[in-house]
Amino acid sequence: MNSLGELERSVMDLLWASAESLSAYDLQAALASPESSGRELAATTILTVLSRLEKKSYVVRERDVRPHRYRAASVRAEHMADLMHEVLGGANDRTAVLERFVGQVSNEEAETLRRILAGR
Amino acid sequence: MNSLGELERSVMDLLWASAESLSAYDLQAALASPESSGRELAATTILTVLSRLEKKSYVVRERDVRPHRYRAASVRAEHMADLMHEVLGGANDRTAVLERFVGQVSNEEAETLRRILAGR
DNA sequence: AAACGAATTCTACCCTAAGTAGAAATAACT
DNA sequence: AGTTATTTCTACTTAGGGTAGAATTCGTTT
Repeated sequence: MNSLGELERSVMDLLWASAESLSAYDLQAALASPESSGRELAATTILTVLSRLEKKSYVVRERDVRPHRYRAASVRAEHMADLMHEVLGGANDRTAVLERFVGQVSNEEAETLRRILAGR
Repeated sequence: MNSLGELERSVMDLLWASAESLSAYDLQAALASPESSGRELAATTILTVLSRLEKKSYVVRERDVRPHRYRAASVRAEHMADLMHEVLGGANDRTAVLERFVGQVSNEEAETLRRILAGR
């Protein structure tokens, strides 16, 4: 369902965090930094992953520049909300799920939810 | 993350829907019905799947009866709420995610949420 | 226009999870 | 003890994802 591997997720995280589009080489460098995986991957590896992500419509590719540049097809928050709805969608007892969901939420977060619900 | 295959999910759906625990043979029969997969699986296949689900702590096995009986380790709604929290947990911008999430919800569901939030 | 180098695509290998089920082992009952 | 039902072990298969080399394409330079 989630359908993103380890490396795919790392790449998406970088793309989601970046305002501009990134090239495979940008990503390669970023992934090589000690914070991320630490190890240096082959450029073709990144390219392969990006192709797969493109096929899954997670990223959009700019083909008109010559290192192609990539950006996330949707904002991270959007993606995560979608995932949550996907989970919820698979339930026949949606209310029950929502009850449990809300039941496990912190007080501050409950407040946040109320606030959000107030203005819509 | 979700980590349930097609068949695993079918089995869980049956277990979640059932008040009593079920044997592998019960499940085999249920899965063979036209509503479910329609096709008749080998009993050992079901057993294998159940073992894997047990290892993943999705099901609890009653070993004291002789066709062993199995039941879901948690209620479906609970499980789904957990999944939703799992998704949400992977976000640093939780509020943003919640905003999107609530934004995509139907009016009736928004009302449900308000009601739930009111009583807690 | 040919050649060079950089970038992209193709192909391929490995590994793990899950679907599937037979063979082997075990337990229960007569 | 022998037979049958049940469970466990083992194993094959497929698909997704990590990984990268080989082949191809494209833009640029002379």
